[in-house]
Amino acid sequence: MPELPEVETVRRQLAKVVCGNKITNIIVKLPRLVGGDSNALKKLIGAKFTRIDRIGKLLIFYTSVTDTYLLVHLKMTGQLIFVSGTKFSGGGHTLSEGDLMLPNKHSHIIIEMTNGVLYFNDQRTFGYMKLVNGKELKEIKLNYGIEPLTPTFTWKNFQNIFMGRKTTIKALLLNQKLVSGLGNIYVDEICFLSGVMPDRKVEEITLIEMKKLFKNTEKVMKTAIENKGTTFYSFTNADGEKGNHKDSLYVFGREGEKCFKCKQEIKKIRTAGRGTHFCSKCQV
DNA sequence: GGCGTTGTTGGGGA
DNA sequence: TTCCCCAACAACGC
Repeated sequence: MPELPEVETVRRQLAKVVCGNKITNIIVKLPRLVGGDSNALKKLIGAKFTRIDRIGKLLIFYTSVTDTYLLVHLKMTGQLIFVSGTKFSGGGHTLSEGDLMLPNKHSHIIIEMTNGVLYFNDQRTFGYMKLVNGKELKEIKLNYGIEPLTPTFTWKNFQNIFMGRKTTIKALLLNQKLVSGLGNIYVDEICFLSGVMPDRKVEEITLIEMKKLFKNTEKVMKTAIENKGTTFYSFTNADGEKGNHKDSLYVFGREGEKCFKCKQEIKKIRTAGRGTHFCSKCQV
């Protein structure tokens, strides 16, 4: 489940290897992932990526084609893996890390470049690649809320998103229109570190708890990026490697195990339609 | 073979 | 109008 730290990890790695190099061919094996038209990305052939941006969990590739941006969303099981050097010959690649073979049955889009090959793999095919113009990009950006680790993520802005809400803290933090980039794993972690039960109503959260949630959101994002993300199911970074943050998780995926802080058993419930992990002693 | 899994969308209800 | 909840999507593992 790529969330902000995972997508940021991919962004940083890809920016170093794809920017400035020419795209020589694009193979779309599953047209549904590019909006149904297998020729949808064709105008990028012969062009270059110039810069990679990110908003929340969405990657934005700037291109050398006028007013053209490539959006990539990994959704739940998407991977972007770049193999440098060897020219794609149809025979594919084997990465030493984890015996990863490329392409494989989940490689739905293959972008060949002068210096390597970019594979878009997606086991569950929820992800997409899509070209948009500047106007469309602007409209899309309007749908995203304040983003951790950017200047928009201020204590004042954070307090404002709580105003008049009737929902739970978990649903609020998952709402991309309010806070961009958080997903199921990190929301559970942020609530644990803040001592707040995820199913608490927003209007009952105290100012002190709110401040903890604010600080821990930044802390969790920063630490997870330093660890190059969490691999729970299928996430790999642009080198095909797993993230290192799984061992740093306090509650997510630890139901039945002991809380690292108090030894109480970690429980799992359903909140905001999502599997939700917590410690009933550390969180109120 | 049915269920659980999650990010996002949009339909319906309040 | 705006907010909130939840089904639906898709495919895989258990």
